[in-house]
Amino acid sequence: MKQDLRIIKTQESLRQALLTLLKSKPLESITIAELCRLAKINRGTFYLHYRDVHGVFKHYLEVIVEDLRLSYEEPYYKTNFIIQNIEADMIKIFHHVKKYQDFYQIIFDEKMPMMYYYLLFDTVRSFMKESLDVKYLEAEPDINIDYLISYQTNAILGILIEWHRQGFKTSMDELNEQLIKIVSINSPFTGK
Amino acid sequence: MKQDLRIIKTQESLRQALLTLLKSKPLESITIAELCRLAKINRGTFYLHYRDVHGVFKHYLEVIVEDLRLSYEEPYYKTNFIIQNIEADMIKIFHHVKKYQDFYQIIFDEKMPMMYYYLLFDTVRSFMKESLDVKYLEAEPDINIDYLISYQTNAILGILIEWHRQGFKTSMDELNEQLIKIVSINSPFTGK
DNA sequence: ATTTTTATTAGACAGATGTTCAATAACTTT
DNA sequence: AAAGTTATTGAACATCTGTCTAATAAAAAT
Repeated sequence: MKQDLRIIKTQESLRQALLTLLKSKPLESITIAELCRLAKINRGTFYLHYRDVHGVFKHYLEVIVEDLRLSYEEPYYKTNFIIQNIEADMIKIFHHVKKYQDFYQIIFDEKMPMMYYYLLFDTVRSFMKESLDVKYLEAEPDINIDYLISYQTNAILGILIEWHRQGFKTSMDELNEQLIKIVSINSPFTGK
Repeated sequence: MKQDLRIIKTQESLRQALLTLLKSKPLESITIAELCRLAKINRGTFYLHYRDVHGVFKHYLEVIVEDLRLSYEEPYYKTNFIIQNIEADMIKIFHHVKKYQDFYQIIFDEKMPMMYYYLLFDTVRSFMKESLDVKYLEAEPDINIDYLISYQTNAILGILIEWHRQGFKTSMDELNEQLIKIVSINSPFTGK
């Protein structure tokens, strides 16, 4: 059986209406009623598809995060110097956030629910898991991989938080330079 | 002039009512109307003090975070091995989160706004700044301290996120052990 | 103790929320 | 093209939101 065209039409109308409204007002001030009026969708119909306005917005982030995942799966020349590999990986994340800057501006806002942050977190975390699994399992047998990966993942997101707080004004080249320096200080805690 | 007693009474009633309601239902489902009915406060009065239910809840986190700040300012014996110093610092954070586990369970929830996370982030970040400022400024002159500190701060919060996701079931001793191992792998990226 | 200041109140308002219902329109299947 | 299925609609409901009045009560200042 086919996917009902009415469902597709309804959801697309709502998404389009949200995009339009986002150009003139912040997400938090957009009501379900307003969205439905603009999309010419009955308000009762809205609840058959989404629970709240965030439900509609989340769809965009899923598309955006899927784009990040695809870019990450692009092969690149792996060197023997692992630090250069992670540079290539992280550059992709920075490039991605810059590309969708308008969305990440919203996502990192104080009023946004943690769910968006966690969606990004889980995506980056899966990259981290892929690239780090092997090395450490042998080096440190008693280490809990989950804590290690969450630690490393969130460290990278810490740079994105800082980037957001500075209004994304730091250039990507500068950002990469900083990342290389930060990770090359070995552990931030061993004190050199 | 004195602080008006009526204001104190109103705000305390609302906070007490919130605590009571939190025992039986999640924060997101608590309405302003319900809170005011229980606190025996006119709904119009509510808006003279807070914008929404989060405004009332935020007061608790501020008290809790203040407790963290105080515990951090307790002096401890500083060794020459910096890794042992950070162990002592981080142990305090873990202990603090465990102490207020019920609140942090809420704060890390998907539906909670980022503001609570940022409040914790800024607090831990100020600790990081104090303990790291000196060492790195000389070692790496071109490094942007803001990015470095946000990176390190969020790495620690990554452990808390993982702890939360596992329902805080990991013991504090185990958590500390893991932290020591993670930071002793030098940089996660240098590949050993 | 009296005056002055100000926080709280009740009531009302338009609009939003979340849910339910039977009727209808739009789509899929045969 | 007709029959069967299901998404959408409009209407109604109680409740919540945010804001605003004028009246009142409670506090601070004199």
